Amino acid sequence: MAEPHSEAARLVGERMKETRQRLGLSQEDVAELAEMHVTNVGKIERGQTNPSLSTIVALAGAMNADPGVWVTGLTTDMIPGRTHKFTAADLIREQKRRQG
Amino acid sequence: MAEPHSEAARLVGERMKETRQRLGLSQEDVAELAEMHVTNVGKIERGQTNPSLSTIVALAGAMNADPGVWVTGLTTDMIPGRTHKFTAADLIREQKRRQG
DNA sequence: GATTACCGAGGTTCAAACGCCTCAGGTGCG
DNA sequence: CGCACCTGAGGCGTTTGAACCTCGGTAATC
Repeated sequence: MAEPHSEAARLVGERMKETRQRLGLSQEDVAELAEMHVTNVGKIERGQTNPSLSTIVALAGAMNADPGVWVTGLTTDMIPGRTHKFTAADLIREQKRRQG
Repeated sequence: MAEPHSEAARLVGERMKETRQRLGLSQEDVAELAEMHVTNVGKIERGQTNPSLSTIVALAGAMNADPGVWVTGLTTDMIPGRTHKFTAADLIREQKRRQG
């Protein structure tokens, strides 16, 4: 079945596939436009890999899209292997309490 | 000197550093919050590496930021090794002309 | 039936991200 | 002065993204 790498990767791939299909292009088309391999495009769309910044930007450029809209709203609970859930807000609140 | 990996990576790192400093946090702080190593945070801020989707999301979550704002506006000419510059718009235009 | 296009899936190989270490430089403070 | 803290920079081992290949399956078309 090939389970996805992470929920974040799955969501990004879903969004990529959506914009690609809206343009009426095949995976091979965007692969050539983005100068990358077809199989990698497929894996990214299925969320089976954890794409790098450059590949995200390359794919966005190939589809005349903004890479930002593909990654907005992604949160840490969508990526695996996270144990503690403190954020900057918690840390700053802690620092303020510490110094009175 | 350690030149940056790409203009895109440099820009993302710059934006990350900006939000981190605005929060008054150190690299070690966000490294612990994002559960990654300090040196990697530094390399990403300097644009010396090509971060993956999961690390971008992890850092954004640590700083209570949206990963989308860090990657908006990035274009393919900010990443190296790109030869042809056709996009989906060019390809679709070509297809329409081909079929009359 | 055969052919073609598109996509999913698995394997191998290579380069690079990441973790982990060290050391140097800068700042501030007792 | 020493002694912290923060950051940049380099090296090295491990992990993994991406390139590259193959094969299977589906749908459409002839």
